[in-house]
Formats: sequence, C-alpha cells, structure tokens
Amino acid sequence: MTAPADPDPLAALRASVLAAAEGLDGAGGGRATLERPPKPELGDYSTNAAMLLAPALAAPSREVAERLRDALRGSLGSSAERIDVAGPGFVNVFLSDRWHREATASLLAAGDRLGTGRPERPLRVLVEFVSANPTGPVTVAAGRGAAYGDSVARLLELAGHEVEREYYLNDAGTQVRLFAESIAARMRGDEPPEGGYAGEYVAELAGELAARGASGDDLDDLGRRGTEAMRERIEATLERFGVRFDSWFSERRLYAAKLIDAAIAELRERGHVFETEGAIWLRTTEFGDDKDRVLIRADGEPTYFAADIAYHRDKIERRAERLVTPLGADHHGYIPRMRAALAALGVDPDRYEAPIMQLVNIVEGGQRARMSKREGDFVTLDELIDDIGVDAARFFMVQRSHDTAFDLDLDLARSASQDNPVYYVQYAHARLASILRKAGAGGAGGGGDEAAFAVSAADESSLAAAAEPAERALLRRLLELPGEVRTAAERRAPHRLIAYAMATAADFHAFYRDCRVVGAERDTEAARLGLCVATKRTVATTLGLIGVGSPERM
RNA sequence: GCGCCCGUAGCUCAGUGGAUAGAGCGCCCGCCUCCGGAGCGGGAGGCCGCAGGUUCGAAUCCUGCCGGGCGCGCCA
Repeated sequence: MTAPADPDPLAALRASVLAAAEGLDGAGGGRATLERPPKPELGDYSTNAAMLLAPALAAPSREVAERLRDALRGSLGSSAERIDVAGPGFVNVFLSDRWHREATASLLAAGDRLGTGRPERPLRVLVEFVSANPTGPVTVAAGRGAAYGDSVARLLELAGHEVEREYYLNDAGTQVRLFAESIAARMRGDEPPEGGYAGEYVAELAGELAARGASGDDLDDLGRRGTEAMRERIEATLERFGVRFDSWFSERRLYAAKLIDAAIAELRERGHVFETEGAIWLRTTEFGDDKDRVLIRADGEPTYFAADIAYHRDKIERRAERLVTPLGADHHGYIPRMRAALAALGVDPDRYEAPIMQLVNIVEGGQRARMSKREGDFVTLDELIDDIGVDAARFFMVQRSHDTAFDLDLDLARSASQDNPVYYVQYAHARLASILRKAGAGGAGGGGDEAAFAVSAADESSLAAAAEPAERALLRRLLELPGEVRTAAERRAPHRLIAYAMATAADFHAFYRDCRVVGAERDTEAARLGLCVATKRTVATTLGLIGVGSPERM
C-alpha cells in the first residue's frame, strides 16, 4: 500500500495519531497536538494525546502513552522507525528513511501549489482595508494597514478562500468639506480654516486644480476633484507597494443609491430605531454596546456610523460571509457599535472581524516623527519606500503582530540594510537559485527546466533518503508550510510567516553547510536537489505572501 | 472612572496549556584552496511586570494590583 506523494504528510501523520487516540476510547483526544520535540534526540514528532486522554480513561498518563505507542506501531508500520514514551507521557515518533523519502517526493509533486490549502468550507471573505480618507497621501500608519490587510488577503487566498479586496472611500461628509475649504483657501492665497488641512500638498493641489479651471467658489466641485486627485495618488502609492484592490467603494454612492435610507428603514422595521431630542437613534445597547448611537443628527444629516451601517449591510448583501476590516487603534471603540448594528440587522456579529492595528512609530535619530495629517507633519508611505525600499518596508511592517505597537527605526533599517533580516531570507533564495543554476536544473534561459527537473525527482525511488540531520531538519521545516499557512490565515496573523521564513532560511543555510549538493553521489544529489527546489519554492511562496520579492541573484 | 490592547534578553519583538522560553539587531570568540562569507559555529545576556488561583503541567487560562498605549461626540 504505497500512498506516494501524500499532499500533506504531516496532516496524514496527525490523522494517524488522532485515529490511534480515538481507538483508545477516551474523550478529549481531539485537542491532541503533533509537534516537534524541543530536542532532536527525543524524536521527529511528538504528541501529548496520552496526557489529555488519561483523565477520561482513569489511568496513569504513562500507561495510556504506552497503549497509544502500541497502537501507533501498528498503524504507522514501516513509516516509523521507533516510537518512545517519554517524560510525563509524551509519545515520540522517530520516522523512517522511507517516510522521509516519500515526504520529499510529496513536496516536489505539489509543484507550485506548495502550501495551498483546501478548507472544509471555503468562505467568501471581503477584506476591507486602508480606507484612509482621500484628503491626503498615504501615511505610514495606513501603510501598516495596507501591508497587513494585503498579506491577510493573500493568506486567505492561498488557504483556499475566496477573497475580495476593497477600499472604502470616504469621499463625502465633514472631512471632505473641510478639505475643499482648505483647497479654496489656498487658491485665494489664504491660510486654511480652523481644523482644516494645512499640509503643503493642499497648496500644490490647489495650484493644479486652478490650472485645470476649477473654481474656488464651488466647494462641491472642489471636494469632488480634490478627493479624486488624492484617490489617484493613493492608488499609485499602494500599487507601488504591491497592493491592489478589486474595488473602491465610494461613500457618495451610499447617498446616491439611497442605501443609508434603506438601511435605516430596515432597522426601523426591525424595531431598533427611536427618536429623541430631534435626532434618530439606533438602540445598540440592546446588542451589547454601552450607549445608544445617533443615526440621523438633529440637523438632518446622517452620521458616519449610519453610512457605515449601510456600507456593511451592502457587503452582506453582496454575499460576503466574513467581513475582515483592519482598523486603526484609535477606532477600536467603534467595534461594539458595528457589531450591534449588524446584530440589529439580523446578521451574526461574529461575521464581522476588526483586527486592531496598533501604532507604528517612525523613529529617526532617536526621535519619533509626528504623524498628524491635518497638520501636515507626517511621514508618508512614499517617503518610507523611497528610503528603505518596498521589500524592507513590507517585511518590517508585517514582522510584528498587528496588535503590538512598535518602533520602526529608520537609521537601523537603512544602516542594517546589509544585515537586514529581509536580505537574510532573500539571500537564501538567491543562493538556492545559484545552486540550481550550477546543477543545470534552473536552465540557462530561466526557471523553466526547474519544474521538469522537479517532476523527474518526484519519483521517490530515485531519491536517497535524507540521512543527514541538517537535511531532515530542512525537510521537516518545509513540511510545516501548509500548517503555517492555515494557522496564519485562521488567526489573521501574517507575522507568523516572517518567523517561518527566517527559520526556513536558517535551516537551509545549515543544510548548505553540512550537505554538498552538486557533485554528490547520484541518488543523494537527486534528493538534495529536490530539497533545494522545494526550499526555493517554499521561500518564494512565503515571501510572496508578504509581498516581498524573491530575487534569483543579489 | 469605564472599555480594548500591551508588559518576555541591552534594543525591537516572536511564542493563544507541554519537556531545559526563542529570533533579529547589538556585544565577545572562532570559520573562506570546496555549490554565493549578504553565510556558518560558539559565548555572554531572562524573578516571562507583581501577587494569588485553576491542573499532571502556565509566558500562555482566571482574579486583583502596578506600568504604558488607545478609546469613551448628534467628529470621522
């Protein structure tokens, strides 16, 4: 019974462990983990299942572990070389040469679909991100949201979900009016109004718009032209950053299509709307919010919240099953009311997810750059890219959990550009490319022959077993990719990929040190070249998820 | 005052119940007749904020406290 090229050998191994645990008739085995022991001498993989089962079986965990070990000996057969019980009841598995050979073959058979997931139930996910007001350039803070949101979108796609990237354009309302007034003031040669936009770009924009015949008297027109000009700039910046949207959803469209009225009508119909003090309110306290919220102000204008309800209702009507909406930390107080609004519409609020983006401080010369858009005193994403490049910018911004505020030290990012972590990973990729070129597997004219080579190497019978510890360590690392992608996608945690990429690069460098590839004995060379091909694809895939390039040469 | 987030090595941060807590940077010591030294190996450096609790086992879960960030508008 050969099951060659199992698409995910680790998943298969985990399934065997779970099946064996279930066979012991205890409850609670479902939470069992399959992980790597802290020391390689302890085994290739380890499970804690016995300790979880012990209470239900009313038996000492060591004893349960021994029974589990016996069951696994039967089910794993020749895949396992040895199975131990250790410590309080860990079951440690040492896998055989055969298993390693099959695992290598499976990596190569996966081709460029490496890491691709197939969830039990693929979801339609709408990732709305950046959504910065079109009243100024993209700031670094918004850039972090862009890097994060785009990586989450890429992750969800690779994990097998259907993803739409959307930018919500606040091209209506108070801020746009202020923006228009600021432009008009500059056209007259005046200072912008109190609370207006003081940035130099406003003056430049005023000049451009005047040259194109815009009038300083028509604020609606100025607002429209001004926000459209900024939108184009924003789009260009994000494009440069490697971020592209499937759709730009205009707030103005909500008004034009009477979607706000429709949303409020539905809320009223469902009995959650009331009027007092001349305003129209939504009773969000009924759904866990700590105070009720205004939908229509006493002056008759809908609030931002009302527009946002209409927008999210529209997302639901477009059949989005999950609404992933990274928000700046200063908006986190907004989440309970949005959840309440969705609940009031009869929508499960858990479909709405708002990961909170904590601050990123740009530090230069030991000082924090200020980033107030209205005061025009900020670092733009374009400036950051000019400074440290797209790859470093995306790598650094995704490196840390979205939930953690961190300092991005420009001096460090610049001066470290030789020893930058991003180059560490990219260097591994370039080195791999070089080895494959040397071996003739990369082909002189490009990577075309690499795939053909991989296919021929995917026949496990031609491969030597990975015998060296460094080979096995690298192989096991590569096998983790599907699980890493799944976990990172589920947790909306692309920063895990950085850690994985670094670990993969480190394992590769150790392998490179210990294992001669080109010129090794025939089966060994084939196996090692196969490992190189798979490693190169793994690194490229992982970096690709972060939007970082994988150079063939550096 | 209330709510959310954070507190882990000198610095920036990983680690959402497992074995002796990790990475990068910085510091110290080694390694290029050999597939790329943008690399590798070794070392120093930790009351995982504090105090209780839960359990076979806690950086991880619960409670309280201390410290920091961000919110608490008929602004967006």
